[in-house]
Amino acid sequence: MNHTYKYPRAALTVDCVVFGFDGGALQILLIQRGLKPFKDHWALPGGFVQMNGTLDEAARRELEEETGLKQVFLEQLYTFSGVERDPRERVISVAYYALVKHTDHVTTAATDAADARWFPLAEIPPLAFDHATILETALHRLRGKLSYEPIGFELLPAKFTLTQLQRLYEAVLGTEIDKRNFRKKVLSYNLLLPLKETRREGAHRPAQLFRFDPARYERLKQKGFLFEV
Amino acid sequence: MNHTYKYPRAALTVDCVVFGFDGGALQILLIQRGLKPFKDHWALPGGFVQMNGTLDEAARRELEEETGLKQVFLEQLYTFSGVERDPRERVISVAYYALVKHTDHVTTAATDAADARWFPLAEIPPLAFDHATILETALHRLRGKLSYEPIGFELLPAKFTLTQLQRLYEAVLGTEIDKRNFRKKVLSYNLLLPLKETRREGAHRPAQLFRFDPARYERLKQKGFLFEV
DNA sequence: TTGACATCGTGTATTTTTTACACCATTGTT
DNA sequence: AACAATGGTGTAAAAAATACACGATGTCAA
Repeated sequence: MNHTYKYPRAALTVDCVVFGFDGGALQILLIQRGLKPFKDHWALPGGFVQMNGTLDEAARRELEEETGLKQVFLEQLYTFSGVERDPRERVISVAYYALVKHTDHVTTAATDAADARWFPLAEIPPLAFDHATILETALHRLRGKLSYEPIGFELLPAKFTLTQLQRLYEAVLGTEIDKRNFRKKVLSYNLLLPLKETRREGAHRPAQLFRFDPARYERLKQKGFLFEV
Repeated sequence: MNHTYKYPRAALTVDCVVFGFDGGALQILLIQRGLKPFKDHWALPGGFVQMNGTLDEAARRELEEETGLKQVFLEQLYTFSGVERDPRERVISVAYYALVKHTDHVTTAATDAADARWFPLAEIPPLAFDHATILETALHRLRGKLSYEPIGFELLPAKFTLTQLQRLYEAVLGTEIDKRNFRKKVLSYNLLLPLKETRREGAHRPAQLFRFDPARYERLKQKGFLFEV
């Protein structure tokens, strides 16, 4: 059952840069390719787009098929159209980036994602196609976005400590942040609700747990509020 | 000469949101459609993508064909993939936005752009397809970007006064800005070179002309400099 | 039980940045 | 010569960002 058009058409793919955070370093989820081209190379999860549904839906579908991840933060990044980016034929790729609570993936790894693996940012292997460029673009976007929208919480468990949050910012932005100033600032927005729980871990004082209040953020955003760190 | 594929493929278009500035209001360049669907409606310049070349090249080509504009600031915006966005068939559109020195267009209007017209932002007519959404997205991007990258100069003549620049910021951002604070700030970056010319116009003191120094900006950008207004 | 250890949690003084604000200067016109 | 219209400039007050150190609270081992 073939499909015929008057003019040639490029094939369309979606590719996803999936970010995770293990408490220390920013991580990227990669898939080892089983097929040519770039067989056995690591690559971003993604694949050819079916014609039904939007690209967002296609990206979510691919992500679930290849990594088992569902219900993640997902946002379109950029559309890559270099003529030689796929050796087979003309392929245009709409790239997305996703933010994942690191714990979410381990549990679902049993599904179909046997060949999926997290890589710390500093240890990314050579990637298939132009995926290194896509990753770089995504990283740039994440760094920019983290500074003025509260998306960092997407990378943390629902309950987290301020130190965890600070480590995340430090890992993504690649800077050191002063503890007292950081806490003063993020608490000043009143977007973090202190819980009645603490996180006990190791031989030291337990840390207060917080959760992010997305509803309150939406209300503030309407009024032109900016979350800046 | 038809083209046949194993799986169905969406058609690809590029659409351009072209911004201009007439000294008072932000303007958008629209094309009146000569063909169905949406015949006689106003629409963003754009069209179907040939398979040779990148999307950036396709956008530039369409822009020149439909409006006569060449060598403009052009940047990819977002890829729109709503299932019903084109009534004929499945069409995915990669949108771009362009910043144009308003004077550039008038001169070239004689080419092929008889049915192209500038509309002030406040007087945009109903648009074909989902072009209203695309325009809104572009506007949002322009507002964001103007505040932290010096792209406003793309909308002004090469030589401009500080008042012109301020009017531009006010028009795009929709705010009033204090004259002295604005000048202090933009001059503090040393990115505006005062010329030995003034702009004489009307019965009042002539204004100093400046030009933007893109080379210096590139150097500063390397060092992590941020242009904020 | 007590002391060592490791992280948690907090406040203030200084510097920098942002904001608010008003008048003289220069040109063309009458 | 006076007027009309926009150009160009500085300072004081408020707000935000930065730098910085130590007691608190838990676990664990001796």
